[in-house]
Amino acid sequence: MTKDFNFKLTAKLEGTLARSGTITTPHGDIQTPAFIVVGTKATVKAMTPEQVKAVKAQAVLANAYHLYLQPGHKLIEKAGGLSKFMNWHGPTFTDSGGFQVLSLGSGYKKVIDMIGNEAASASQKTKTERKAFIDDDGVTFYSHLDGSRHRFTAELSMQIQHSIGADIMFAFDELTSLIDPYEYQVESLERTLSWATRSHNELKRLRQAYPDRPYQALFGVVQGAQYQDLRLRCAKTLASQDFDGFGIGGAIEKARLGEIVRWVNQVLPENKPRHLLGISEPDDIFEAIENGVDSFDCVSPTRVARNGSAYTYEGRKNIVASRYRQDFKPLVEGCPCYTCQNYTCAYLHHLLHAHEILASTLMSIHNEFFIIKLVDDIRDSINSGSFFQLKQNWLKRYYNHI
RNA sequence: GUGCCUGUAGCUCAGUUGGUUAGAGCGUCGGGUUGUGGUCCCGAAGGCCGUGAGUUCAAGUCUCAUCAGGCACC
Repeated sequence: MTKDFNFKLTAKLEGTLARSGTITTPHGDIQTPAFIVVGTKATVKAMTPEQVKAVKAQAVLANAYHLYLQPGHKLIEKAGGLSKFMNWHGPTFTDSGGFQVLSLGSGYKKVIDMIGNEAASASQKTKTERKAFIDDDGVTFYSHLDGSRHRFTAELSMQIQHSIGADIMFAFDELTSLIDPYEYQVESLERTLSWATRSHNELKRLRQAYPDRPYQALFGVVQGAQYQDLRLRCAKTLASQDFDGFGIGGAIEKARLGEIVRWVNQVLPENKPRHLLGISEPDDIFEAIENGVDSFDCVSPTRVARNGSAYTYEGRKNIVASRYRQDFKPLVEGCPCYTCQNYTCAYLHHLLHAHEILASTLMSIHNEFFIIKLVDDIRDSINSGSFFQLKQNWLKRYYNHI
C-alpha cells in the first residue's frame, strides 16, 4: 500500500504557532488552515455536493456512529465508499463516534455550554434516560432511531471507519464535559489513551487485511479537558506513537481555548496536521490558528442557518426577526456567495417564516461560504504576514460592529 | 316560527361537583444554537371568558334575557 498521505508546511508565522500548509490525501489536497464542512450522515444538510463545492469547501466530515446505525457501514462499503456513495469527490473525514459517548451518555438532553454551566434540560429525567454507558473496554448505547442496543469499542469504530472509507479517520475517544471532576477526567483520559492505541493496532490489522485500499490516515485525539498536566500527558503519549495527525477534542472553556490549544501544539510534532474538533466561532478560529491548529469542523454554520441565523461581518443576525421583513438587501452586501448574489433578506425572511426548505439551503450556502472564506483569508494572511492586522480589524468589526 | 348545539388569546380548542393571578398547541415578538438525535431550545406579549341582568361569601362554570353562528323540523 502506498502512503499517499502527507502534510507539508508552507509558511510559519513568527512568534506564534500559526502555520499554513497542504494536507495531501488520496482524494486531493487540503490547503490549511482549512474549515472542514460537516456532513454527519453522508450529506451536508440541505446542500448538494455541487453547492458544497461552490462555497469552496475542501473536505467533508461524516460520522461513524450515525452511518453505522443508518444505512450501515457495510452498505457504504458495498456502494464503493463514502466519497462515491455521496457523490463528493474531494477529501473526507469520519469522526469516531466518541462524541456520542457524551451526547447520548452523561450529556444526554443536557445543555452544557463552553463555560461549563449545565443549563436546564428539556427533560428532567436526564439521569435515568441516558442512552449510553461507558466502561474501560467500550460503550454500550441505545440507538436514538429505534432504541436497539449496541456496543462500540475502539476496534469496531475503526472497522466502521475503515469500511466507510474516509481519507482521514479519528481514533475512538471519550469526550468528557467541563463539569466532570478531575478524578473522572484522569480516569477518562486513561481510556482515551488506551483506545487510541487499540484504534491504531486495529487499523494496522485492517491495512494488512485489505492491502489494495487507498491509504486511510488516522488521527489520535487529545483529551484532558482544562487540565494542563492531562493535556500534556495525552499529547506527549500520542506524539510518541505513529499517528498521521492529531485531533484536539473535548469541551473547552471559550476563554481558555487559545491557552489549552497552545499547551497541546507545543508538544505535538510540527510536521503533522492538527484538527480542532467542533469549533467555528470566528474568535475561536483566530485563537486556535494562532496557536497552531490546521483544520476545524463544526455543525454551527448549517445548524444556525436552518434556524434562521446568518453570519455577517457585523456578527450573527437572526433573519427571522421582523426587522428583515422589508429588507431588500442581501445578507452581506458584496458577498460573492450564490445566496447573496441572488436573494434578499426579505425573501429569506419569507422562506424562513413559511418554513420552506429552500430557506435551509440558501442560509446554509451563505454561512458555510462565510466561515470557509474567513479561514481562507486567515491562511492568506499567514502567507503574507498580515495575520495580526486581519485579526484585529476583523474581530473589532464582528464583535463591536465598528 | 319552533327546538337543539356552539360562542374563552390572532387561530384551533381545554377548563373538574361553582373556589387562588383563566390554560395549551399553533401563530406573533425577542434571544439562543461550537466533533448535528433535520421543523430544535429558552423567554415574552396577547383574554372585561359574545353582551346585560340575576343567584351566591364566590360565576368561564348555575338561572333569565339578548345578540351572533350552526344544525334539525315546520
